[in-house]
Amino acid sequence: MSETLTIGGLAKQSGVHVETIRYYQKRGLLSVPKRPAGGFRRYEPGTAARIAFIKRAQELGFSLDEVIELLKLEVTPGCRDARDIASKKLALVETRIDDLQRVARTLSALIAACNSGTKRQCPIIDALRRTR
Amino acid sequence: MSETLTIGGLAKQSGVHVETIRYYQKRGLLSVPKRPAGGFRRYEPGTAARIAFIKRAQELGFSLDEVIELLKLEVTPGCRDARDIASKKLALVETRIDDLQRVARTLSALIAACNSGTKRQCPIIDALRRTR
DNA sequence: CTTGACTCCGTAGTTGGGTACGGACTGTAT
DNA sequence: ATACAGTCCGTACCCAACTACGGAGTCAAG
Repeated sequence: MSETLTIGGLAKQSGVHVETIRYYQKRGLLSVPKRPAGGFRRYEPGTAARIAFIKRAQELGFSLDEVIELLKLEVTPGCRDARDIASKKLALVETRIDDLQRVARTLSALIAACNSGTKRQCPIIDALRRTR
Repeated sequence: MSETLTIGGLAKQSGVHVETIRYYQKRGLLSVPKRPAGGFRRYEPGTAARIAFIKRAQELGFSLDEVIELLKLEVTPGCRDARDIASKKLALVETRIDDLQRVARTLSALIAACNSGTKRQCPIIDALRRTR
């Protein structure tokens, strides 16, 4: 077994599609390895770890542009910068949670109204129809 | 002042762009009014209420396709159908809230780790780097 | 009756994160 | 030496809900 991987091997190991790797290269999240005289590119095994880094950051809600910033911080450590990026993201996530909780409360109330009592008009339709 | 509105007047009254109204017509959320012999279309004042209905439903997380269903129920009442649509949406919203709460917890923990203690390595970068 | 604002209509572009396609090339196993 | 799988590359397409554009037609005021 070789030390380096083809793009297909890297994709398999990382659990992403070949096109995704090429896309990350275009976006600047992965560097494009040299290829030996017209042949196929060979990837260092460490590349898989970098892809895993990207995927974990995405799961935490970071966009690819933000992941680029975080990747920069990986080589040039800046705990404060990383914390600032994370704090901003946390604030956004919390706002989004609040929004969704309001929506959930409204939906619950409407569904409950639907289930109970004598409805001459559907409370859900009615609520949407009503001017606030 | 006239009883009917031009598309521009309707847009202004509804707080949406002219193009949005035309888009809703294409999507079937609004009917296209007849226009007098090559002239401009005239909208019934009630159209603004329908647009408001759409906007309120959107705020509750319904897609335009779902809004179309809800609009059908407005004319052919079906409380059970409306409740089912709302229940499905509520389940999705609650799942989304749970996901985001997990993300928020993780981000908070990382930020807290950043702020406290002696860090030889940034805990955020470190967490992203670590294979789970 | 001219000016300027508005409307009509189709088409194309936006956002983000990819996915799909297709022709040409290469690497490897038989 | 020849299949055949894999790679390269550019381009187009996907999703939703708009937004922008451009040329032609129309309406209303002065």
